[in-house]
Amino acid sequence: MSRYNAKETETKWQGVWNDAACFAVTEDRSKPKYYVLEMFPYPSGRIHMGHVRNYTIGDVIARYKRARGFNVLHPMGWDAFGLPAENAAIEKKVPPGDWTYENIAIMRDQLKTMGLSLDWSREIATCHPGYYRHEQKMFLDFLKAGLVYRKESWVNWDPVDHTVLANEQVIDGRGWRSNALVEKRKLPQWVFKITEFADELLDDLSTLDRWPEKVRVMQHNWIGRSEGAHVRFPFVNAPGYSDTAEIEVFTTRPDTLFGASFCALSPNHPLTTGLCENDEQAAAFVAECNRMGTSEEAIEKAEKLGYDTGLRVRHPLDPDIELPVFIANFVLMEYGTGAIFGCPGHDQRDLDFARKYGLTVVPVVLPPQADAADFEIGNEAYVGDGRIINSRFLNDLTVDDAKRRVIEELESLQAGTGTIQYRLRDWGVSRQRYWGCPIPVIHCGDCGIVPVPESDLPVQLPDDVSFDKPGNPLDHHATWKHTTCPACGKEAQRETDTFDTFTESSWYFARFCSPRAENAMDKDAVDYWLPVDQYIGGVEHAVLHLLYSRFFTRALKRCGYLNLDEPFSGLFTQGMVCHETYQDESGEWLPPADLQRDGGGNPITSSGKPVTVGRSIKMSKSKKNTIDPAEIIGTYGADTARWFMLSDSPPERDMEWTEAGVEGAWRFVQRLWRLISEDTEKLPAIGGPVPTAFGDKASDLRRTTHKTIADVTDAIEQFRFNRAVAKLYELTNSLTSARSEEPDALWAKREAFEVLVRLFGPMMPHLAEELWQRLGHKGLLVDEAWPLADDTLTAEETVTLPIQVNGKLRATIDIVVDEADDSVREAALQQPGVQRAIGEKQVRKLIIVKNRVVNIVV
RNA sequence: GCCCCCGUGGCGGAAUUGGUAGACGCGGCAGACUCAAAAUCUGUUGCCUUCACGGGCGUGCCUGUUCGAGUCAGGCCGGGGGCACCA
Repeated sequence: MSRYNAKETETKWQGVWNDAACFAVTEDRSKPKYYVLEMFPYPSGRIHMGHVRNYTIGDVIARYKRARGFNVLHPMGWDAFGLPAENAAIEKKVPPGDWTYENIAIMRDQLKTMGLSLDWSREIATCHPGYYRHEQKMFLDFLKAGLVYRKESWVNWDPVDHTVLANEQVIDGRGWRSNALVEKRKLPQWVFKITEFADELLDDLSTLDRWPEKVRVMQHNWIGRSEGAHVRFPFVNAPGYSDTAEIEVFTTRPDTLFGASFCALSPNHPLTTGLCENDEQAAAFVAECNRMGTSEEAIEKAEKLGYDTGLRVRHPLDPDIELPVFIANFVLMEYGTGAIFGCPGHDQRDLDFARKYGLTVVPVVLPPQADAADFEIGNEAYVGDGRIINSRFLNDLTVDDAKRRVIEELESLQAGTGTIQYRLRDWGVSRQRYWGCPIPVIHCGDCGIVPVPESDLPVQLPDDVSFDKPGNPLDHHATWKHTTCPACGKEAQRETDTFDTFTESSWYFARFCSPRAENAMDKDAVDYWLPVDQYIGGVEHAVLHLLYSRFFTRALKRCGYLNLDEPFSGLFTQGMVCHETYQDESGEWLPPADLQRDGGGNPITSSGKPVTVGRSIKMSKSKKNTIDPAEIIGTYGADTARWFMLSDSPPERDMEWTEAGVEGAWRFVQRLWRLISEDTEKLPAIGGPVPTAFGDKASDLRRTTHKTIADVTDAIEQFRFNRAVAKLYELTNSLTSARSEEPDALWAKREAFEVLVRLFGPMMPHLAEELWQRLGHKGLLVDEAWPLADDTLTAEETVTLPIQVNGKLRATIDIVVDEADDSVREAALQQPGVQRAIGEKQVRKLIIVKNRVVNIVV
């Protein structure tokens, strides 16, 4: 018996599928559609194990749904704009476009060795003008619809990448790519109005019942809806430097308004800025605030500091109450109105501030068990529920009632309004980079900002750029930005900023529906294919990409591109691929591929030095604990890699890649090959007569076969691939021990083999195709329907019943299914183990749960 | 600080959703085949105790609900993730 040659066989079947264009699809209205999409890769150069896991999971679903009779769209493309291409240009003097397309070519070949059921005819690369021209058109449409605006604003500036970052891209005060401390700069920005849909984006999360709860919670928190009120505090004496006669604050606790003892402005508030012009001390205080870091530790340790401006405001509900106005370092300009009122009794931070500056502390909410006569606030603010006190017309109300009542009052006095505040902010998309989609506007000295006429699209990136100077090459280019104004014809300049690369990935799933259409999307095609039925990718995109895509879909709907709200009806977030880490004596990280084993199986360096084994963490270049998928596929074949990916760990959890695990998967591939190909000649012919009767062994095998169909189907539907794998091992084990050569047994064996091959087909498609052919089939397995379990065969005739005494297992008995309680009771009590356990004691109660358990209480 | 998730053998993980805990795989041990090794096959493998039959313990810890708890409830401990001077 020859060994299974994975390499040869895999190449062969990949060729067959390709020649038959098996996975190319069109809108076939006679079948239900199913759109499976994995998050498309950035063309970094080579595929990594995370890709292998992602695309293996997606391919199992795609092939399974196809076998279930769905018209499956399963496309692939490239998220091709981005900074690494520019870095490569600087380091290797290669134009970013060339570098990107070369990487795409390599990675496309690598992906093809995985045997994925992809419709390659739909391949797209976002850096191609045929793709990004549509994005430019969308921008112009968004502009007309008021979903894009330009804003001079404080931005997060990444000093290493020389670009602006969105809030979502700043993690702990650092750039998400460069990890550099982010600085604040004031720049004009193009901004997508994501807050237009804040409510919808939040409310519709509840319709996404096939999304992980975790992701919905994360988006919920990110959008951060707070109900409260805007309240205006008029100045006692209007400050001379401003026309403004009041301070407007946002609060979620208007019920505590009578507990107010101060107001505080952000150091960046316009009133503060005005004040600083006449008050050196205030200016010094503000400068001090701006010097403070924005990192997590800095914020954590920072003392709550204030500067008393000497200004006074009147309480909105009682003009006789006057409150001091501070500038305070903890008030953020970006949230609410950039000003607050402080109620020390019921907010810890306000309390700390009041104690520090000797302000009054009036309790206005009485805890349920406390006595109004002697209730005082000590060192802890009371933030819980209770009855309102010391608050005139609000007294005795609950917190919630008081909120409603006080908002009514404020609104009738025109001193405030009930409002909803979001944490979510609009999405700034301008990036000072070359390798991105140009923003299609022109700056004219006379006409201001003029959109590029649609007939002039696309605004194409120039190829001849230089990276010799830091900053944006588009800005440095000799001719590119110089143009004429579309409105007046005078000399004008192009916008040199490009879009944030998250823009391309916000609509690529729609482009896949009609990738070569003249317009961005063909209506028939998007109506047929969208939404994506199953989207699969890493949880790291829970907020960024997935929120942007939800926004984009709504914006595109408003502009008439498509007709849906939610782009992804099902989402699955897979875990990371981890590996042990290795260090030599000097602490240098060592790649697993460079290690050898000593006599005891311990890893050593190639020169025989000892190696410290560290815990298993996500594969990363910096820790060098990566395994190259190309090498694994070259050695063991794609099926082995795919099988191991699915085997042990549930797909949503992090998994550990181990050599032993791969070996195990590889052994199973060989075992299946031997098991089935050794026996094919003995089996009855395809479509041969069904035996009139089956013996016990054949019946047992058939029951196992059909139960396996039911179990594996169920497991795949639920994304529990590790369980599907276990069930397939069990069927294989049963087949290994089925040695009878009686005609009925051989018939059952052919049935089992064919079921087995079809069930693992989505996971190991090449081996399955090969064995399908060896079993004598002329057609392709990929065109074969999914097997159906025969319920009449899976029903058990007998069941093993556990017998417990006081809840502890003492015996088991085999009974006929649905056996009468009386005979079960009798059999149970006769068991020696049961009698031993009962002993002299009295049987008080005997519980029989049909076909499940017997419990005897003594 | 707030919100969410997770704790099961040496390891990855199963457990029909309240009914025989440890399926399946990895690893280990023993054996067969072999001159030998690899490969393959067979058996065994939660812990403690016993020559054995058997018995005891066991799903992070403590309480509770129940005939019965890995599963439900309450409280701790530990790990991971998200958000965070957000008013």
